[in-house]
Amino acid sequence: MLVAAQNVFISAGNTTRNLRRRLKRIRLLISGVTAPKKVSTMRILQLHSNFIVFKPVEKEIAVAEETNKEENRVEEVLVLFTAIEEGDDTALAQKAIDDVHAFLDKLKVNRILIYPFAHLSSNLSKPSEALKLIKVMEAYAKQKEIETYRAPFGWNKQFTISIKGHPLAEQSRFYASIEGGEEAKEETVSEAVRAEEKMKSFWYILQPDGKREAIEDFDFKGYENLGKFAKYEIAKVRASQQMPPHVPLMKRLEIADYEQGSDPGNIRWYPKGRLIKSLLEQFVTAKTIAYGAMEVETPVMYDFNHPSLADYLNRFPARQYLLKTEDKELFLRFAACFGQFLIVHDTQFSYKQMPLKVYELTRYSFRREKSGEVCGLRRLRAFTMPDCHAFCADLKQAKQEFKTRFNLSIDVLNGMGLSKDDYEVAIRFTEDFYEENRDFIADLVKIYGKPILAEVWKERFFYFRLKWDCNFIDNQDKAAALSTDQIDVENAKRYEITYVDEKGEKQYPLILHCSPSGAIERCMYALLEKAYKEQQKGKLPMLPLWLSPTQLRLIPMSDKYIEKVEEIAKEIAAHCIRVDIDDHASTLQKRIREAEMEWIPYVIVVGQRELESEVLSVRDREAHGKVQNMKLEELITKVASKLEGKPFKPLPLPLNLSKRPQFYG
RNA sequence: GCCUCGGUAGCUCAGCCUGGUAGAGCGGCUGCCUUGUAAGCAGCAGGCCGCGGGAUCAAAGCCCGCUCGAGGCUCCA
Repeated sequence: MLVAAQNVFISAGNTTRNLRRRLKRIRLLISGVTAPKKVSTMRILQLHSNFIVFKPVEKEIAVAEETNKEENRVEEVLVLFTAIEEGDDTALAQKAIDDVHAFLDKLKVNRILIYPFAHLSSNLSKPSEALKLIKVMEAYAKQKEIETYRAPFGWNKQFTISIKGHPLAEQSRFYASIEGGEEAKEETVSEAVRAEEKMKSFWYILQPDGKREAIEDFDFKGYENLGKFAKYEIAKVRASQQMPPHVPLMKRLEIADYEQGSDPGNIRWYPKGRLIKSLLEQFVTAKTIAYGAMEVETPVMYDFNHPSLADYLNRFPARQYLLKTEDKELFLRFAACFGQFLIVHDTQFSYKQMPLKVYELTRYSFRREKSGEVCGLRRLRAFTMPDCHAFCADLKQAKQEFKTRFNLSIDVLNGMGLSKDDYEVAIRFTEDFYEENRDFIADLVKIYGKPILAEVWKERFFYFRLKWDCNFIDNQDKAAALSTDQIDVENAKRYEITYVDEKGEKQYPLILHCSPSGAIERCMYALLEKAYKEQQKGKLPMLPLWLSPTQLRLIPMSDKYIEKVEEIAKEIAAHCIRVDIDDHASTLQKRIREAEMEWIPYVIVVGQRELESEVLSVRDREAHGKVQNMKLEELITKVASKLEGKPFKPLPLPLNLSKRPQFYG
C-alpha cells in the first residue's frame, strides 16, 4: 500500500519533464537491474530547487502525522523525496544525511526538505517504521546544523516544484544495508545512471567538404529541413495539434485503415494499399538482392527462453507480443535479427565468402509500442521491415560495405520517390571512432552531398559503434527514420557467430544491420505526407507513377463507346500498364473529378472524336491537368518508359468501375 | 504510462449546454438525362444515438461506472 499519494502539479518550463524523467529512472533502478534481491535500500531523489510549494490534502493512513492543511513554501532548498524500505535502519538514515551534508557543501546550500515519497519504492517498510526513520533523519540533520524542513508523513499532498537547471540539481541515490545488518554502504547509483552519462550526446553538423561544426555555430539558412530535424532530435520540441495528414489520406484513397478488430497499430490493407505495399516490397527486395544479399525466411515467433535470445530480450523489456502455448512461452519477433543470427550461427563460412550478406523482408515484425505512441502508418505495432545483415571480417571491410550500403539506401529511397531533398541524414558515433575514422566519415557525408547531423557520444553504450539514419520530416515537423545501417560489435559474440580466418582460426565478425528503406508502411506514410506537402505548395498531390493503383483511366463519353474503350484498355494493359474504365452513368465532369480525387496520373476521355481521329486527349496530372493530344502508341511508349526498371503488378480491382465495391466512404 | 478529445446512417459530421416525432452532406439503390475535361436532376432505402446502471412521467441529451478508439506527451532499442 502506498504511504502517501500525491497529486503533482508542477510549474515552470521543463521541470515536469525533468522530474518525470528522473522518476522514470528511479523506477528503472527499482525494477532491479543492479540492486541485489532481498536487500533493503533507502531511496532518495534529491532535487536542488528554486522553491517548492506543498499542501497536505487528506490523510492516507491511520498513522499519519497531525498537521494542518496550510500551504507551505520553501525557497532555495535541497528537496529529498524519500522512501524507506523494509529493513532500513537508523545507521542507514544517518549515513544518508551524512551524504546529503557533504553534498550541501558542494552546492553551497544549507537547507533541506525531507519529503516522504512512497512512489520511489515497491518494497516499502511498515509506515510506523518509516515514520520513525524519517524522524531520525530530521533530528540528525538538525543536529548537524542543517536548516531542516519536513513534509508530513502519511498525507496525500499536492506540490509544485521548480528545479534548478545545473548539472548537480538532480540526483538519485539509494543506500543499501545488506541483509544481516552489516555496515551500510552506498550502492553504486546503478549502471543506468552511469549509462546515461555515457549516453550524453554532443551535436555537430558535418559538411560535405569535411568540416565539422558545433551545432550552435551552424547557419541553417537554406537547410530549413535539417534545422527542423536537428530541433526534433535534440530538443524534442513539437507543437503539433493537428491529425497527421496521411491518416485521412490513407483512408480516403482506400489504401489502408485502422483495424478495430485487432490491436492498435495493426492495419487493414485494401486492394489498392496492398498493391502499393507489395510493389514497394518487391522493389526493395530486388534492389537488395541485386546488391548481393541472399534472401531467407525465418519464423515470426521465438522461444522466450532460448539463451541467446533471452539475453538480448532483457535489454529491451516489455515491448513484445507474448504468446503462451501449452508448453512454451514465445514472443513475436521485433526484428529479423534473431532468425538470421540463428541461421548464420549454424552456417560455415570463412573470410573467402565475406562480406556475407543475408536479407529478409519481415512481414511482420512486432513491437508492442506503448499506447499513444502508435500513429497512422508512421508507427505501428505490426510492420514490414526489410532487414539486411552483412557479416564482415574486419573494420576495413565493414567500412567499405557500409559505404556501398549507404549508396544502396539512397538509391532505394530515390526509386521509391523520396529524393535527398525529402529526408535528412543523421550519423551517430563515439568520439574515439571519429578520431580514428575521420576520412571515412567525411566520405559518407560526401556521398550524401548535404550537411548531416552528427550525434557524438563519449563512450559506447549501444551495441553499435557507428550508425546512420535517413529521416523524413513530416507536416507536423516530426522526424521518422527510414533507412538505417549500423556497425554492431556485440551480437556476434552473443549469438556465437564465427568465421574462419586466413590462419584457420575462428573469429567473430562485425555485423552490419541495414534496412535499405525502413519499414514499408513508413515509406508509404512518407509518400503520402510528401504528397500533402506538395499540395500545400499548390501542386496536385500524387504518388509516383509506378505505385499508382490506376495509372491510366479511360472515360467513355457514353455507353455506346464502351466496347471500343475496352479494346483500347486491353491494348494498354498488354504493355504492363494498369488501366481501368469509368463506365458509370454519371456526367463526364463528375467522372473527371473522381479520377482526380483518386490521384490518377493519366485520364483519357474517349468519344466520337477520338475514335474517328485515333488521337487521344490525355489529361496529365503531373502537368497540372493539362490536356495533351497523342496517339495510343505514343501514350503507351511514354508511360512504359517511365515505368522502366520498376516492378509491375496488374490492376488489383475489376477493370470496370461499376463492378467495384466501395471499401471506405 | 500520463493528459485531452471522441463513439449518432456505409463515410464525414450536426443535434447534447436548455430532456418531449432522429438530422445534413457525401455514398448506395431506382428513374430521368447521354454528357467534351474537378460535383446534372428527382425519388427511395438506411439508425438499439458504444455498453451498463441511476435520477426523471419522459434520455441521444443530465449523473455515475465501464468499454473501445483517436490525438498529444513520454518513448522510439
